Amino acid sequence: MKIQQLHPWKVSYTEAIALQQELQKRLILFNSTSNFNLVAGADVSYSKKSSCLYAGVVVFQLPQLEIVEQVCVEAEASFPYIPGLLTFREAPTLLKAFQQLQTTPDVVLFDGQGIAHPRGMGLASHMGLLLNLPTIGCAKSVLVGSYSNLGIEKGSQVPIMFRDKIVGVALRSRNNVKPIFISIGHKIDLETAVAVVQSCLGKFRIPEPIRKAHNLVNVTRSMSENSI
DNA sequence: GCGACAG
DNA sequence: ATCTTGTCGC
Repeated sequence: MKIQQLHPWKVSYTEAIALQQELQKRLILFNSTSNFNLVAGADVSYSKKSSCLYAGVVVFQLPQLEIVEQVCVEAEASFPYIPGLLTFREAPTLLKAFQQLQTTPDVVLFDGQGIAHPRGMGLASHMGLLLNLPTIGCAKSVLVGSYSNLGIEKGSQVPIMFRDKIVGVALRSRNNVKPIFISIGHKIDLETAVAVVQSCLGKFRIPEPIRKAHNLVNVTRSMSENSI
């Protein structure tokens, strides 16, 4: 894929926050298409002993959920992990992976938040602008907001509220497990985002595209570390 | 000031 | 996220 640079990544914390506030205004919070058959999942793996990041993207074809392409790249971490600024740590490496992708997905799932973020600009939203693609945030825990109790059955869902607005949905992805937290990234609406995630559920809590991307980056990192 | 805090 | 063994449960 061709990726355009919107801004530099070597920025201070203050500049990073200013960028999020500025870019947030550009988000499109509704569907720009109705075709979501090519779904990609992206994830990043860290190394404790080398400051290396591994980013992977796996593209699935729906409704069969079969893999059509996958890529994995390695790069140096250049920004620390700070809650609210995850994008500045992971995006540069993720973009490098998307650059090598031959397929252009219809939508991309990210392991983190979309607009369910202090400044409405989580990883999935930021990546959506950079890739100019529909994106969905699919996090394993909450960053901002709160939600009421939801049923223990697969499919149960309740809205995540933040500053009196619905910023996402807590979704029970299988019976009796902790929910996953869906928020829109860019160019998609919440109802569609939840439907896309549900169509990507296999027999695990985490949607297949993200789960496979997670496996890919971990296997790649493990091989890389054991060949030293 | 105190507690919370994606990965 | 990473490090890390066994162990409880479907």
